Amino acid sequence: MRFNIRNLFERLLRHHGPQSWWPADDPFEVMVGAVLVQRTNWHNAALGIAALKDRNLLRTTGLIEVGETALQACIKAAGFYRTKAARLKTLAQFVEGAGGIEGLRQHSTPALRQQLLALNGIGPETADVILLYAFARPVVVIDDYLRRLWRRVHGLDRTNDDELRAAVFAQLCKTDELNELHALVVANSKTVCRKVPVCGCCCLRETCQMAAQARCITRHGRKVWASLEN
DNA sequence: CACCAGGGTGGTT
DNA sequence: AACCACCATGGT
Repeated sequence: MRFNIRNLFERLLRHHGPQSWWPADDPFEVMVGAVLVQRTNWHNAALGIAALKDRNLLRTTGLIEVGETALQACIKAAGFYRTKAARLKTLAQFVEGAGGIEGLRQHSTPALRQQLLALNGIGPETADVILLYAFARPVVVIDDYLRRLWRRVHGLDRTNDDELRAAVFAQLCKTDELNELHALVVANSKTVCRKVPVCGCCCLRETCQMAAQARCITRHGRKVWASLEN
């Protein structure tokens, strides 16, 4: 049976259960969290969120008015604190200037995505996370885990991000499904699956025990995972 | 101790 | 277009 993203989604959901993402009280908090969690585990990002809340800085004007150094100290636990402090200020300025969350909500998904990508520190993944979890738009979030998963079940192929996005969206296009999918892919990346029978598509880590079920081969001088079909 | 964690940017080949 | 160094903390 050919690999099927919906089938994978159902397996992941059955194994890990609903993830209830995004852990935030409001859309702006999602945006801030999306920046703080860049190349950082959620625990440390959450320390930054909590510190911002303690100082009542988790709002646009708060982030705009606070001193750069004070902001850096506040989010230090999240790592990359100098970079992220600047990014949060950029983000807060943008949201404030756009009429707040309600103002942003008026834009179409492509228009909003374009504006987010124009900001320093917001790349494709962060923009899509914001669109999906802060604005509930049906967007496919593509991260390294999903790319790795795709490679594992398909072997080496030329699928780029746009093609991967289209392939996923063809089978999962509801906001609730895409919300759950990304959360499950991330949750799965942290778990070396030992319980699920050979599913061939539940595990992402190269160290996963289940990886033994896939054939590791070499193509074009690179180690890749052969297709698992059959 | 090394390695990882829910990326993005700017510069170089 | 593909690589690279860099940003930097806290947990295992």
